[in-house]
Amino acid sequence: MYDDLKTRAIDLGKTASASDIIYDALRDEIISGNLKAGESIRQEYIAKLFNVSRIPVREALKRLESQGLIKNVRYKGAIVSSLSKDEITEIFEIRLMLEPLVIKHAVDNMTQETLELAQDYCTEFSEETDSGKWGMQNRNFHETLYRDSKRPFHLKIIREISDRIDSYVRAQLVLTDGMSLARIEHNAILEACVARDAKRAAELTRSHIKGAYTTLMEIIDQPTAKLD
Amino acid sequence: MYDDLKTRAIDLGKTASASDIIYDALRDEIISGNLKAGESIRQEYIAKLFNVSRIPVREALKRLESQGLIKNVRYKGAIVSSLSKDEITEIFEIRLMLEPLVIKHAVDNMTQETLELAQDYCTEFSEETDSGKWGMQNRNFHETLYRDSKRPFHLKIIREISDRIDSYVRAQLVLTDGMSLARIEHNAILEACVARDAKRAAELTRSHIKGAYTTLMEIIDQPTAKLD
DNA sequence: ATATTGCATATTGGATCCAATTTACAATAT
DNA sequence: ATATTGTAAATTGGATCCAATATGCAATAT
Repeated sequence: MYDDLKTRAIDLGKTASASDIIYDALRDEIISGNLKAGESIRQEYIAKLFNVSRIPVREALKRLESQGLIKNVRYKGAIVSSLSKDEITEIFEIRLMLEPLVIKHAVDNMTQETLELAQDYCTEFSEETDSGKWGMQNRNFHETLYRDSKRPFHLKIIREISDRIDSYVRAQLVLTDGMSLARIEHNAILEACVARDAKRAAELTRSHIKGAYTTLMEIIDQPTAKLD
Repeated sequence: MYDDLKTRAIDLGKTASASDIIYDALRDEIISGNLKAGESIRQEYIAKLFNVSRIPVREALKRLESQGLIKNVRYKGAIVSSLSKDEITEIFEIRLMLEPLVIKHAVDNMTQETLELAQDYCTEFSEETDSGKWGMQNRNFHETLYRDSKRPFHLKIIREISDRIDSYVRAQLVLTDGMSLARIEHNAILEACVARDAKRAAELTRSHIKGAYTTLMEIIDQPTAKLD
């Protein structure tokens, strides 16, 4: 526990404020599943890790709370949030509305640079064998494809609700397969983008998300699921 | 400036933390337009108003920043955010997707109590003559209609982006008419809810939002607009 | 053995204090 | 009169310290 944090806690360069750096680090820990739902984050502990006082830690926690990733509880610390089945469904409902639309707009403005970056992330994802790293590479890939959409509010929403899903999935489940399907789908989406076929990219994104939802629900529903 | 804040700064009951109370108060000031885009909120000033140290003020500001309502700038204070025309369009794009859907679900679960509350807000809105209070009553009305939707993520998103719009509209514009139309539309939406006609409520909500967007854009586009 | 009580400890929310640096403004030079 | 420079004030980010209270555990009573 906290292993990744310990390695990250070294830098603290002056480019960003301490609370921003701590926010990023804690967010990564949560959405990567290293900090699981129900776990308690102690201010003092994080402060010591980063060699700072509790003040910037608290500000980072306030931000995470405002995003819904944790809930600050007095005397108990910051408790990592979980999700109910209904909430998962609701989030996918929103993603299905927003993401196909966003990629459609993005394709219309997509630069060569973005395409190349997406290709890199796509390849990385395909070649990765460590399942613990799939989540982040998946995020990198999709966020890259979306970034030229010129829809900052859409992107903020997508980022925040995807964080919640990732936190849930990475913490509760051990994804062992389904990745080969994701690879195929990613390649198809990327191809549609390269071909500037916005409508097709949107449609593929829709079915990609739908598939992810279906798979997730099947795993959760199984009594013998790989749940914690 | 800050007048409402001064009157609010009295209580500080122990039910909520100071930072939560200050968050609510500052949010109200911003979305009511009392604090306008570009204005600077000084930590020390707010702290003195509420008779607290700057610590809870800073936590409230962090939360507002995470919501996008302000931007904390060192040595300059918290600067109230503005919106570009594109951003306004984007926000209405999202509202048009989410709000009709939400009211549709809400109607299916709407309690008698909610209907009565909505009726009260609707009446209040209709009878209000102080244009400065229209914004809040409008929000109360719509949020009440949405609250039985069992879609907490939708509601959070709607609340946050509506805050941005309200902040912009209330700060930049003086709405003098168009309210009579809003009254009629509100009544129609409420009637559809009472009649449990979810589809109609959704459709009316859609055109209500569309109308608001069109009106807003017309005002902004006018060279002689009531812009600041 | 189990339940209860009391105290030490842990933990967070907030207050006060310090450091860094920008901003404002007056004094000075041109 | 205008531009430049230097210094004091303002302002935020962060550190340290204090208050309140919940929690954990040991001692005690039943």
